[in-house]
Amino acid sequence: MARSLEFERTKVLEAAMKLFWARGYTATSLSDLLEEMGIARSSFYASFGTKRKLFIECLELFGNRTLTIVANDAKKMTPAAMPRAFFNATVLEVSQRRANHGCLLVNTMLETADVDPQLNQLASQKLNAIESVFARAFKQLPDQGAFDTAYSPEELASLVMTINFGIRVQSRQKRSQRTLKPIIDNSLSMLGLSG
Amino acid sequence: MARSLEFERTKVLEAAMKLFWARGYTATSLSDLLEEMGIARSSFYASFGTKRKLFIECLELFGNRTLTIVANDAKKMTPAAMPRAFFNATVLEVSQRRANHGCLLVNTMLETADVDPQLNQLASQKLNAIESVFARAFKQLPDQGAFDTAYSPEELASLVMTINFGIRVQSRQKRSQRTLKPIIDNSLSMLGLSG
DNA sequence: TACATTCTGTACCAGTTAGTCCAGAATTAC
DNA sequence: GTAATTCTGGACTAACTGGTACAGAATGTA
Repeated sequence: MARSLEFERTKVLEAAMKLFWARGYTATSLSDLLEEMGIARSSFYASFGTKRKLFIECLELFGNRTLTIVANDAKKMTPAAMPRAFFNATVLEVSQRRANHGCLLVNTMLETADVDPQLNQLASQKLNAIESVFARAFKQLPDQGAFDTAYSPEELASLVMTINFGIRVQSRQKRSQRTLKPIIDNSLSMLGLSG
Repeated sequence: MARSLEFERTKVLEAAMKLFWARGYTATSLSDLLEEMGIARSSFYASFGTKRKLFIECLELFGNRTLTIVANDAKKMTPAAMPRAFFNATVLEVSQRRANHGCLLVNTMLETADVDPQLNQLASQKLNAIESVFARAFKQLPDQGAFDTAYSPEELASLVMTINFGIRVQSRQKRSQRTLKPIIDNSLSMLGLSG
């Protein structure tokens, strides 16, 4: 019949995600995207529709990916160990990618808050889903004794997310990993998770 | 001689600041600004130079204003009381302005991180100045006993800023004040400042 | 070979962007 | 009144925005 196999859609999508992650939605132009994705203008519109739809796909990809990581952590480790793994991921990202893009969901939430309610809500939902995984994990009583605090599982999850947001913001400042690490350690000890 | 008195520069500047605060730098167009500031295009360029220079002025205004507030707090209250006043300002803003724009400095830092190093650095510097005020206050020993933790003044200031960032991000989510308040209370108790 | 399909490249569109220019209205002082 | 100054408003530019259209090259199957 005919020619098969598109370009690898996921790879191209990932390239777009990285660019959005670094520069944000508005500041990323279509020309920038095409160059980074390595496809032609026509192919782009045939495969992804519009810039906005592409961005939504990127949000979904990023959100589902981190959600999966946290959910897997919940299976692998004790609830008390989860926040450390979560926070450390930030530092790992910074060192591995040699860049500090923070969290695409957080970045998007701030950028779109008073500009694009739909995108804002989408990012917000993904973050809430992650918070829920923490809350659910913290409900597993046997380990909750590890926290010497008096917070409910929901409150704890909320605190973990708040601190995570703070760390993500810190990571977008031009701060070295050496600056980031004590912040994480102290945050964990504040949560009663130092030992 | 001739006509005197420009439009009130500070008022016009403030209007611009509010718009940047809500929508960010890139997403705020010049036309939007002119409408909100209520001045003509020509007057704008005569008084402020470029959009970028205007934004820098707004950053300075916002930064110096909050720096003044924190510095005054340092004179008025005990070091242990400062974080609560700082965090509560967020909630007050949300209820007073009936809007949740977060913190212009934080918003700017995230937006410009991989796009405009100079603006990023400017916002970063202002935030560091605020952190320094906290660190200096926490060094005043007589009150430091109020914290039952073992952190140094600098570490404490860093933690306060991290939590502040987190709260600022939370405030840009469509969250009610009722959701925000327990987060602040629990954060303060984590810091050992509940009583 | 011939045919179907997927891609590329380019030209193009209308709308928006930040920024310039200038004539004239409005306001002041003398 | 006249002259000096500050503002307004609209016309304009060049560059860029996201998005469309289409001819033809590349790649497959039979």
